Amino acid sequence: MPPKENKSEITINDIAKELKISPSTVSRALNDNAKISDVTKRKVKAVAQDLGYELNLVASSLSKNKTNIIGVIIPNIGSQFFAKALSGIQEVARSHGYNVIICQTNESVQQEIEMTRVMNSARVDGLVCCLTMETKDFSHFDVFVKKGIPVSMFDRVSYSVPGPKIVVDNYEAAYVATEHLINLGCKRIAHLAGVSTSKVFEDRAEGFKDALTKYELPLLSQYLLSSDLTEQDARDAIRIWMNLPEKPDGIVAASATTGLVIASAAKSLGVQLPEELSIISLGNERCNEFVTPSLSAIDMPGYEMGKSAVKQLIKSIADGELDNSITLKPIQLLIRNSSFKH
Amino acid sequence: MPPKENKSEITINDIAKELKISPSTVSRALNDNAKISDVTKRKVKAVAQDLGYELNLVASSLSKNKTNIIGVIIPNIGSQFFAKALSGIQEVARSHGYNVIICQTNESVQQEIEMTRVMNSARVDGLVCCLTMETKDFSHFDVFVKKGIPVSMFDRVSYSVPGPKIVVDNYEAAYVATEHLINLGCKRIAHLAGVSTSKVFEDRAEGFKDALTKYELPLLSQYLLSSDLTEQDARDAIRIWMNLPEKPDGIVAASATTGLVIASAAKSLGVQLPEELSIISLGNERCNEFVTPSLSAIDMPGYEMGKSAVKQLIKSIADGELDNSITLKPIQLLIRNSSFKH
DNA sequence: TTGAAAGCGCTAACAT
DNA sequence: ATGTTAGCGCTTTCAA
Repeated sequence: MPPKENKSEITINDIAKELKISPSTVSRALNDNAKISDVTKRKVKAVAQDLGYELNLVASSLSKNKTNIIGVIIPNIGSQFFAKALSGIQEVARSHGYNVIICQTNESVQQEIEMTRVMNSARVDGLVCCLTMETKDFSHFDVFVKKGIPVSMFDRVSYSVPGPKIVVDNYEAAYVATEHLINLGCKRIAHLAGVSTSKVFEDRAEGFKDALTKYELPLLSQYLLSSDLTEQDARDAIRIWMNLPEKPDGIVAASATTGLVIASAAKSLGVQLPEELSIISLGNERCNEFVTPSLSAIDMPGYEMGKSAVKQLIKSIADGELDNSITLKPIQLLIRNSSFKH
Repeated sequence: MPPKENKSEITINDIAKELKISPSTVSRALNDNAKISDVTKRKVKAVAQDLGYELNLVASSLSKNKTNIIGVIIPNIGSQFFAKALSGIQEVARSHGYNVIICQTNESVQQEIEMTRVMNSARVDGLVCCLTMETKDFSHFDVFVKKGIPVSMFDRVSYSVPGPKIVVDNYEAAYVATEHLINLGCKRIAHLAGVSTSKVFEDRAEGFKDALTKYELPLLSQYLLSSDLTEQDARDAIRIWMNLPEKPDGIVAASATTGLVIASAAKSLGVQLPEELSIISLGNERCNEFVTPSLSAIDMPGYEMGKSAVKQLIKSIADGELDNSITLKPIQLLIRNSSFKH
């Protein structure tokens, strides 16, 4: 047997022995319990420091039945929107003394279910979640609801699961984007929509359509394409549109990525941007500023949404009260060079 | 008092009672212990399922003195490189049954120290870490070393902390990039370097210089600028260079972001890319494909580095052996339109 | 203000 | 193959 493991983990018992007091006093002293004398506290803390004692959160969690861990389930970390959200979540959580366990679902419902199980096993104090695009059944959250563990959802949410919701108005986002193109003089506006099983993309499509109607522009079926929003889908869409006898003069892309790909592909096809075609994306990425022409977009505040989601969650945990509030985060129209006065 | 908290947390004792067997048998059955009869196992699992039992990882961790949690400390989640690394880390960890606790330092050493304390308190089984750009003292890792908790570092590493290292050859990256520009016919190549306190950027600067020397090009001091690599630094650099009587005809940017900003700023200044100026970045972002001209780059495999970092870590945890291996991940020269045959 | 003792839920010798 | 017992390190009544 290889000689490893030095059992030198310092516990409150070690401190207690050192000071010839009881472990409970040590525990109380370290937790700044009101009824422990200042002298004792000082002594205990001094020895703790000396010995290099560090609280064993596992034992503490078990004893208190509270882990101070927040579980985060998001589709994927790679997307800029989610990375920002995660960043916000992490910051707020930490500043409140919570640790963050993260899992990504890669848009797989199966994974999502598995992850809730893990989070349950880990006995997280609360859950921050952004659903996959295809989550239709929400029974995997029942466990938390039943146990009174708050679940905070952002962006892709389900109102049938209790808990705080942080969202943007996707209908408005699309409406505003479309209106912007209309005001610019676009007459034939196309939309590459996401799968309609997702409320987010459904809302966006609705906003798009309603804006056209409002401004009495025809809604031509060939201008409304629906897809999974992969890069290939975007390339296919622009090719289809540019082969039409009546080419669109404006495009509202349902996601940041598709907007980027559409713009890039259109340029390859020799389309003059923005003179012949205006483009705006629903969702902003840093990239949008760097491409030529720079891409107009509706900014969805990922960082802020993440922060709010945990804030509400932590409040729920602290209050022990059910919070079903819906927080609407403001979106922002970022006008850049890809949307042009015709 | 509001009536909350239904104490309905199912434990192995509940299962034991239900079946009139001992809790230890239940525990063993659930863990597929070899010496438990199949009948018992089946019964136990059935009841567990029925009752909606889910292992309490906290209790299990305390008892086993193993949390199955891997701590991750990275500078910031927002960067594409780290987001990818984190994604890889998370995937591999999960596939081995590990959970991941993440913390970001925002390049603050103080934060980094604080985070190691948190990770220690959480009793993580291992640590994956990418140092801040300014970490010069590494004593905050001593605690893990002493306890035999493996620490795996990637990208920005310290060889004075034991444990596996996953790195790229930054010297080579810069050398190859510079060589590429030289082969293209560039004669006056500039480099915007990062702070030399960071080994990564120091190596890159060295690679740049050595390539020039090797090809007998002069190393002019005004072509070698050093900075914190903020976007403003990049803008300043290009302005300075373009005001020189002898403007550079090639630029090696020390980071993906600075490359992007330099290219964009150069265009604004009316510089013809790549005819008058070739640009290549050390570090690739998705953006690079979308900008015009598309930006050549040396790709640093973030995803792969993250994956390897945990793989090695998990191996260390399992073997209980000190692993001081250094894994060099291959970089890749991505030639795009910003580097041009002069 | 402090101590004694029980317990959080699970695992792991050590019996049998 | 299964039960008994002790214990992981901490918190928290209850006593004193």
